[in-house]
Amino acid sequence: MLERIHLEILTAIKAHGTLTKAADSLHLSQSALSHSIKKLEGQIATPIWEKEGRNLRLTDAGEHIQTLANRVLPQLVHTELVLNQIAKGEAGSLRIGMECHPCYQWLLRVIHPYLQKWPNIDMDVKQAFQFGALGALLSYEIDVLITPDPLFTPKIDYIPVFDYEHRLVVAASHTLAKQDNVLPHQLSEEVLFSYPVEPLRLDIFSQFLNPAKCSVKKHKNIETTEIMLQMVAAGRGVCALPGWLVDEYAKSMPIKSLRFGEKGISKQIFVGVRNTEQDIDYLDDFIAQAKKTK
Amino acid sequence: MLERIHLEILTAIKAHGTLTKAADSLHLSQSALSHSIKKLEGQIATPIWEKEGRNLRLTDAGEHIQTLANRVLPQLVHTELVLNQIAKGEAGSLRIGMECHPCYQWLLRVIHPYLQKWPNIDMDVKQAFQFGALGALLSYEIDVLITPDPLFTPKIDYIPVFDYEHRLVVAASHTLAKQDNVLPHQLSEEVLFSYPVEPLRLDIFSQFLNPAKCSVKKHKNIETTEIMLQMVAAGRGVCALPGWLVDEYAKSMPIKSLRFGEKGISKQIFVGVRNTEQDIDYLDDFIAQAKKTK
DNA sequence: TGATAAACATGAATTTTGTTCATGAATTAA
DNA sequence: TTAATTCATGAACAAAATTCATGTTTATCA
Repeated sequence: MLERIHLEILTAIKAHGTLTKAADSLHLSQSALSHSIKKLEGQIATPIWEKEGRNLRLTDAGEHIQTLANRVLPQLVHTELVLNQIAKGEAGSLRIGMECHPCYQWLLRVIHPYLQKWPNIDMDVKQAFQFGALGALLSYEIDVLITPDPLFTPKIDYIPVFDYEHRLVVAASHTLAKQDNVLPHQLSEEVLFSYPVEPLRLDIFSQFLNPAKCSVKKHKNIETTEIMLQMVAAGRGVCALPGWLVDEYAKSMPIKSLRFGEKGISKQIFVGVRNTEQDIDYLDDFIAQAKKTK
Repeated sequence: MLERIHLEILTAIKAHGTLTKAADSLHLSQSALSHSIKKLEGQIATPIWEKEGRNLRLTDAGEHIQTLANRVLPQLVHTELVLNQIAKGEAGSLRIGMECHPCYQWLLRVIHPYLQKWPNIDMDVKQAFQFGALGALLSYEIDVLITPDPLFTPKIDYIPVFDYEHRLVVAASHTLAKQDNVLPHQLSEEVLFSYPVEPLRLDIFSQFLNPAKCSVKKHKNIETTEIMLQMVAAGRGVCALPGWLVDEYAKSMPIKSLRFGEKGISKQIFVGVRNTEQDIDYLDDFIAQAKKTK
């Protein structure tokens, strides 16, 4: 079997010319290399080098192994380097799960400085999970979960990273636009746009319409924030989004946001991590960065 | 140090799920794999897997090694396969040196069936050598030398592969074209085209003009056979080439060839090989193929 | 819920492998 | 011819890998 040592030996011979010097460079005796290759020659039943005068010349087989070594050894060395970084906590991978559609913009602001700071951390953002977001975290499909509704379990810690108000968005020309807040029955003739999520998990239903036994005229799913807001701005309907996100878009679009009822709907975004994984530098720092980012 | 066995172990775990089954697949004990990875973990100072229930889950470091294994192990296996072929004489490389300009066409005819028959032999044809053709053969720059003038030495065997006549080529409209052969003094007013080789090594000088103390009006070098014959066909001069080669071109060009003097110049093409390298199947077969090809 | 099975870890004993040392043979250079 | 260089080889020794026996934890099932 071709082992790493064989690749090292042939590379050293190519680099230093003689077996003796190659042995020195590998901190082994000339005899060790000679025995080592002799054994391999026995296994593959073909010579690897031939003596020419008092030097060696690689055979075709030897050249093949040498070519392989050129390709393979650097990869082994590189992986050892990465492993070393992992050991020091300077490298690793962070797979982020998102269970909060509008948080994407916020996440981009978290990620940007983080990637600068941790150049060797691989990052992967996923949005759909085979067994639900919680399952994904527990089954190591992801390492971090970003969600507005944490499902507390003993194995997962949730850290709140920021508070915001969930607000209704209407066109600037809408009659509701003049109000400071909206009441449930005022939406009965409206078209509601939302991300494609079960209605039960939408706060506008669970915390606003359902308790008041009210409803909307029609409920339509739209995948992206941009298109949803285009529709709202065009007066085609209304939607519910985080206040800070609406503020952002309101700069360039004719839209307005108002409070749900008199008290409004207060929300928090949580970062969930497996509680066995505290003390991982780059993970802790991700959470710190998340708390810092508004 | 990352060794092949570590790559094999992680691959087997990925493939079979448990350490015990992985051990079976590698024909080793579960304990052996456990010890082996434990040692590596000590060296790289980071865990490779973690126990989850009674199974294992690779850490980030483990995943890295596994990814490396996916890339590297197939290469090792492939090289072992090639080495095995080399051992059986089914693979290797044949570097052919050419010291005979017009032989190129002939070589193509030899090579064609040969490549079919030996699909795993690498072939390389070289035409210029750092220390001369003989030196190239002795220094293992090439494995086979094709030449019309063998320089006999104890270390090299020359095998004649075919005989031919060296002939003068003239335009069909040339006054000499009516003759069967040409005499030295008849060339004194002619322009002679030849490949760029020292005149001493041109048979037309060494075997025809010089012995008769004759010469030509002008001697010009031309690199390729095609252009040389175009010039001759256009009546711009004459040249000397193997009879069989002229016959080939005469089918489509207004040229004619005639004998040098009454006896003509007889030539042989030789294949030279290092005499330590008999009994190499694919080399022997190359020579056999060369003898067969006219 | 307790018994059983499955899976991995660990320490000691053993076997295998790798390494060195001493030496020989071949080649080159002085 | 002599000395130096280089690789090969066998024997002794050292180190590493492997197994064996056993322990611990976790999952399964009656």
